[in-house]
Parts: sequence; structure tokens; C-alpha cells
Amino acid sequence: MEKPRNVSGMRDHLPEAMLLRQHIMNTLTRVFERHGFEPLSTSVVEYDEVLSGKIGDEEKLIYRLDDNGGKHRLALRYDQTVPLARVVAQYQNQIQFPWRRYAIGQSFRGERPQKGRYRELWQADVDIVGSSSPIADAEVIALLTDALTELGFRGFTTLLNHRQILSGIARVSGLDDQAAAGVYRSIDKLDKIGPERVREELERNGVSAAQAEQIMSLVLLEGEPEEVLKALSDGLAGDERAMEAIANLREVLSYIASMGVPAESYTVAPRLARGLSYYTGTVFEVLDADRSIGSLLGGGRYDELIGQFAGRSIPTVGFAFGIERLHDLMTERNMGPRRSTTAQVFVTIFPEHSADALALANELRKQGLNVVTALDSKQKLGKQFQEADRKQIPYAVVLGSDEIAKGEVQVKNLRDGSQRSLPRDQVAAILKAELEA
RNA sequence: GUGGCUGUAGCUCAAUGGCAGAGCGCCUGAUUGUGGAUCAGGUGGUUGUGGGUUCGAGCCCCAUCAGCCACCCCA
Repeated sequence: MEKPRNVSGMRDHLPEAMLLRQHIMNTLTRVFERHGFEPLSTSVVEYDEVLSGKIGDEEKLIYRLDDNGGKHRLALRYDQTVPLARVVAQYQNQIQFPWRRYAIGQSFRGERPQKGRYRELWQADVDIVGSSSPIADAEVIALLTDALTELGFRGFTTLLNHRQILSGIARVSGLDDQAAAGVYRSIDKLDKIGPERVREELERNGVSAAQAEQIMSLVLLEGEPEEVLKALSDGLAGDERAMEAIANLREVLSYIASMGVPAESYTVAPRLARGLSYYTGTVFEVLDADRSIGSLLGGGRYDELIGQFAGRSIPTVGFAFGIERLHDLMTERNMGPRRSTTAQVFVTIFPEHSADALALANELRKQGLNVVTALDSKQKLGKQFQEADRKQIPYAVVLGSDEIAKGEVQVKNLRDGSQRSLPRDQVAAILKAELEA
């Protein structure tokens, strides 16, 4: 017999986990649509050349496959952003810009799996395509704040930065592009390994002590957003692109405030680098309150990626929620619904009245309740109750000779054990009202 | 992709190279239409998988698979 096992980094989700995931996705969808975003779905399979050259040096993590002997190399999508860029370019004349779209689905990355890092990962991706307005940047940040709050997260922090602030820091320190890339990688670890070890790593990689000092002084800036921006513009004075970036970020921040995003939920963090090479403007990332699991989401502005398919630049800003991480954290903390079944009512069956019980189930379903019936009428009533109880079904109903004669049903609340008789034609309405309360 | 830790009953975990165990769970019952609590009885294993060393392997060695941790990177 073949021993059953699943592929490393790919997870199965039994009903209790799946019900939580559906809750997460339904909540996110509701918030996205509240902000007027429209759904998009694309295939998980793309031509290899669509994905190649878009995400930087992480291409070794892309799963590639052959096309059943066909002549094209195929690949599983690595994220939802590159497929979005492909779709935008391919259907340009059917899309009205600016386009707000969301997509929820899985991507694949050939990483070494770990908690919060999987090879099949679901993401909820949200983008505003075709606008360079800082209001668009602010809008997606307001949206993510809204969504996390609605899911029940508190105390999270959105780190905000701008690619041209980072590269400005590299420029004023006199680093070339290649050295700069290494510097970004190092400072991205600040929260994890601390400033001293980052400084060591910089110097080990050929950055002079004076350069490291200058970089660290800018990158470690913290405090009120306006103070940080002021200090950055002092430190980066003379670098025109950095000055523009600071002005742009300042504008985004003012819109965020207007949109009601609480000031304590975000901060300007010049240390935030982010790996994907396609970002060109604002970048942001959300850290959970206790920071146990990496970032909950990440994103930013990428004004040139779509141009690689469209032949003209189409400015876009967006981000992706990591549903796996939301799921893991919510499971650990008992957030969200903790159900193991969708059933709301269990109808017991006596052998001599099975027809009545099945008819009752049908009546209740027609009125919108989720109903299961016992399957073995010869099973003792106690067993039938036990089945309902173990499934955590809220109500069990009993329909026997006495009840049939009186036009009633016995309704037992399995959570508190209480029991009462209700008129058969009113049961559904009463239970529905109680379940919604 | 690199380095490390772990893998024993459905679950959580014991077992000096010498008979593989406990708690929980699960099943049956405590008189006919009432679950959870209690009590009585019962059920539990190719020790992840495949090799090797040894008189003898859950324990040592090799390989492999999976999970976890640190890198790397990211959601």
C-alpha cells in the first residue's frame, strides 16, 4: 500500500482550517469591494518567458515545467503581480484606467519550507493600475489598514519608505549600484540582527567605516514621520531624486491622515528595503504586533513593470496579503471563527418516523438553514446527539410521535443543553434569528 | 539552495543497545426518546521509509521523506 504523504511545503487544510481560511478570504473580499476594487483571476500557469526577468535574482525559486512535450517552457506563477502586468498589457483596450483590481489565489515558490513560509502560498493581491497619483498610494494603505482591522488585528505597524530615498542614501554615500544592492540587503535585516551587526556586515562587504556611519545615521532614523522626513532631507540635500521622493512620501502621508488611517499604525522607516526589483517608488510592509512571523503583507509602487509587456509605462501601486501568515497567526491566537462544520441543525431520526424527519430537514433547508440528518435511524438517540455534539452543531431537533401529533418539534440547544418544544412551522424562523444574534 | 534539530499509538510524550509504555482519545455498557460529567470494561504500534552494524536496534551508522530552526529570501 502506498503510504499517503503530501509534498513538502504544500499544505492540506481540513474543514476547521478551511473555514477559517474562507473567513479570511471573505473578509478581505468584502473590504476590497467596499473600496470599489474588481476581481480578476488568471491561471497559475504562465509561459516561462512571461515570468523571466521580472522579479530580480529570485528566479531560481520559480517552478518550471514542460508542456507535455510541447515546445514551450511553462512556469507556475511566483506572485500575482507579474500576471497582472501581463493581463493589463494584453487587454489594454478592454480595461478602463485607473483600474482597481484584486486577485486571491495561490502562487508557488521553491523555497525551503518553514513556519510561515510555504511552497504553495495564497495571496490576496490588490493594485491600482494606471495612476501615478499619491492618492492611489494612500488609498491602498488605507485599504490594508481597513482589512487588517476588520480581520481583528491590532497593534500592527505599516513601515513606509521610498525606493529613491534608499538609493539616495547609497548615492550620497558614494556607492555604485552593485554595492548599493548589497547595502539594501544588509539594512533590511536591521530589525532582526540589530545595528551593530548590520554595520559589521556592511564593512565586511567593502563599505568604508565613514560610509557605514553615514548610511546608518540615515537608515536608523525613527520617530514622527515629519521629523524623519526632515532629517532625511537634511541628510540627502543635493540629491534631486531623493528630494522628490521625500516630497512624494510627504504627500502620501497627508492623504493617509485624511483617509482616517490612525497615526499609530504607520511609520516612516528608511531601513525598509524589500527585495523585488520591480519597485520604483513608495514601498511598504506591515509587521504584526509581536513580529513573530515576518511581514503580513508587502508592496509598493512599480511604474515600469507593466511597460515591459505594454510598451508604454503604466504606473501602478499595490501589495499582497500573505494569507498563509494571516491564517497561521489567527490560528495561534484563536482569532476568527472556530467552527468545524457548516451545519447549524441536526435532525434526529426514529425508524418509524424517518419520512417525517427527512421532510422536516427539507422544510428547514428551504428556509435557509444548514441542516444535516442522522443517517442510521436504528442508531440510539444518544448516539445521534453525540454525533451532532462532536461536530459542534448548535441545535438538534427531535420529531417523534408526540411531536408529530401536536405539530411541534423538540429543539435542543447543544451548547447549553436547554430544550423546548416549538411549533413546526415556526422553528426555522426562530432558529435563524437566534443563530444570527 | 546551505547548515542544524526532530520524527515512537488518533493526539501529547516516556522507554541505559536487552519483553514498546503512560495520559488523553476512541469503542462497549450503566433497562426501551437525549450528547458533554462520572463509573466499569475494552481497543490501541511494521518506532516516518529503505538499507547497514550487532547475539540483539526505537536507541548506533548511511540514505531518503517530512516538520521545525538559522541562513538566503520573502507573504
